[in-house]
Parts: sequence; C-alpha cells; structure tokens
Amino acid sequence: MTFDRIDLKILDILQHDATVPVARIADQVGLSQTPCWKRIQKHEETGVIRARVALLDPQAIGLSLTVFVMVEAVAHTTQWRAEFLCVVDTLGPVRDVYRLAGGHDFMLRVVVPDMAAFDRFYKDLTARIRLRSMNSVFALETMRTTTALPLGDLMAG
Amino acid sequence: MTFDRIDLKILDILQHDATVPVARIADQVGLSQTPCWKRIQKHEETGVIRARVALLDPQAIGLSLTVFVMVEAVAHTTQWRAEFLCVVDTLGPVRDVYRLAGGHDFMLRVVVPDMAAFDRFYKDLTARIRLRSMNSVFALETMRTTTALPLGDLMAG
DNA sequence: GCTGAAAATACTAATAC
DNA sequence: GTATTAGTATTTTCAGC
Repeated sequence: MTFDRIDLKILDILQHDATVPVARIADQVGLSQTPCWKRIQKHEETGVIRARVALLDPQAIGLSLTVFVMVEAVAHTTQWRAEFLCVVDTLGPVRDVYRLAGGHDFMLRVVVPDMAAFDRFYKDLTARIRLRSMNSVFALETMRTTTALPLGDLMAG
Repeated sequence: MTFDRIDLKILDILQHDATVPVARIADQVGLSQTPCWKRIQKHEETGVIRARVALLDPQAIGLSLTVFVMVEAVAHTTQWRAEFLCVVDTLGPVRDVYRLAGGHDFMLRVVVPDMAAFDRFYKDLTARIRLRSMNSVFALETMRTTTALPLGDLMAG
C-alpha cells in the first residue's frame, strides 16, 4: 500500500471532519468528484479508514475522570495475556489497552464519572485477575486530545 | 444538561458508527424520524457531539510507533504550563496532552513512524523547553483502543 | 486515469395532528 | 411526541472520453 499526496490530503480532511461533502474534498485536492469518491471508497474497503464516528464531550456527559492504570503481569505468558485481555474487555470503563516495554507490562486508559466509579472498577479488576502490581495515575486535566494522525509529517518527509 | 435513555442510546449509536442514517437510529430508539433528528441536532449545537471524524488505521499509514512521554516541569507555574503547551502544540507527533496527579506532571501520547522519528521529536522537544525530567514509555502493541465513551455504565446506574 | 450527468438515497424544514 | 410532505443536498452509479 502506498499513498500519494492526494490520498494523504483526502485522509487528512476526513480525519478532522467527516461531514465535508465529497464535492468539496475533490475541490480541495484538485480532483473531480468521481475519482475522489473512488479513492475514498477504496480506503474504506481496504480498512485505511477504519470507521466514521461521532466524538462526544466527556464532561458534558458526566464522564470527567480519566485514569491511566499501569499493570504488572503475574506471569509473562501468552495465556496470562489472553486472560488479562478477556477480563478487561468485560470491564466497561476500559477504553485503551497498551502492552508496554519497560517496567510496567500494560497500561489501561480508564474513563469513569467519578472516584466512586473508579473504585468499583478497581475492585472488579482485582477480583477477577491476580496482578503483580497496579499503579493508577490520575489525569487532572486533558489539555489536548485528538484522534487525527500526524499525516503532515509524512507529506513533508 | 440531562440525558434520558433515548438520548444516551442515540449518542451511543453515533459514537460507534456515524454513518447510520437518522431513519434507522429513530427505529432503534423507538422514535419517529423528526424528533430523533431534532435531538441529534440539539446535541450538535450544544457541543455534546464535538465532531464527526474518520478514524484511520495507523499501521496502514506507517505510523506504527506509539510512545507515552512522562514529563516533570521545571517550575510549577501558570507561565511554565502555558509555555510547555505552546511548545508541544508546535510538535507534530503529539496527539494528547494530560496534566497528571502524582510524581509526573504531564503525559504526552506521541505517534511517529519509527524510532528515528521519535528521536527527532525528542531532540525538538528538549531543544525548545527545559524539563526537570522526561521518561519515555514505549507501546509494544495497541491491544484495544476506542474513542467511544462508556455510556452503557450510565444507563445501568 | 478523467468528465459529466442521471438515479437513488438521505437530510432538512415545514406542515398539521 | 407523530405523520406526512416537499425541497435540497449528497451519495452513488453509469455512461463516454
């Protein structure tokens, strides 16, 4: 898979605002509507565009607490990883799961309404699987956040 | 601002797939098209729906390295925070900026193509602002990730 | 690969109930 | 809140260059 400047520009527009009509995208990238539409279609089929979603305001909905949970595994085995993943999948507040290099094995991004809800999550997690260690880092403020990928750096380089 | 079950259901559908037509959403929440459309419209105006975006596959585009950068501030002042935020805003690979409780002051989520690009980012950051400490945690694997908020927990509780 | 135009679908707004 | 309507915009397909 390879992307030319036009592809990257199309993707960059859509990852910032997916409501822009194809006609205007075509205009901005210097293409007519049909070929522009076909490129977008291709990107959807090949999975480069994974989804089109609405982003909600966590504060407005009352989900104002973000916590990063650093976890150490009891055993470094495929089986333990599978079980761990299975457990966190059943826990509603878990948004992201990363496997890490270094001291900690995993990091979870957890979103809850308040500290009480986080405590329930904490008890749920520790009840369902044994962990070597668990270290919670609380976010006081989300200063910036974006789902868009840095395509600009690719176009320049 | 208060949301009933219907509002939450509408938002939950849209945050997973924003391409679902209003007619089908109305169907699923047990409303006719007009009031359903008006609710969505209201949520867009009040900012509950912040944006509709396309989510791209980082691997497919060659942005396969995610790094979490933990930063300690040199000074705990409003001015230093503003300067720090200003600097990271100019650095392309920075996706998220969180202010943290505890030992580290900030965490950045950084997305780059490879280690060489991360090294460039590292040099850029440290050249533009003085930090007390900087600790990079590399993600070996993104096991799960979602932009959707856990609304199910709210509907149950 | 491109252009242009037609068809199908969805959105938006207004109506009366 | 529902049902219906109509006008507009967008998406999607189908020709031909």
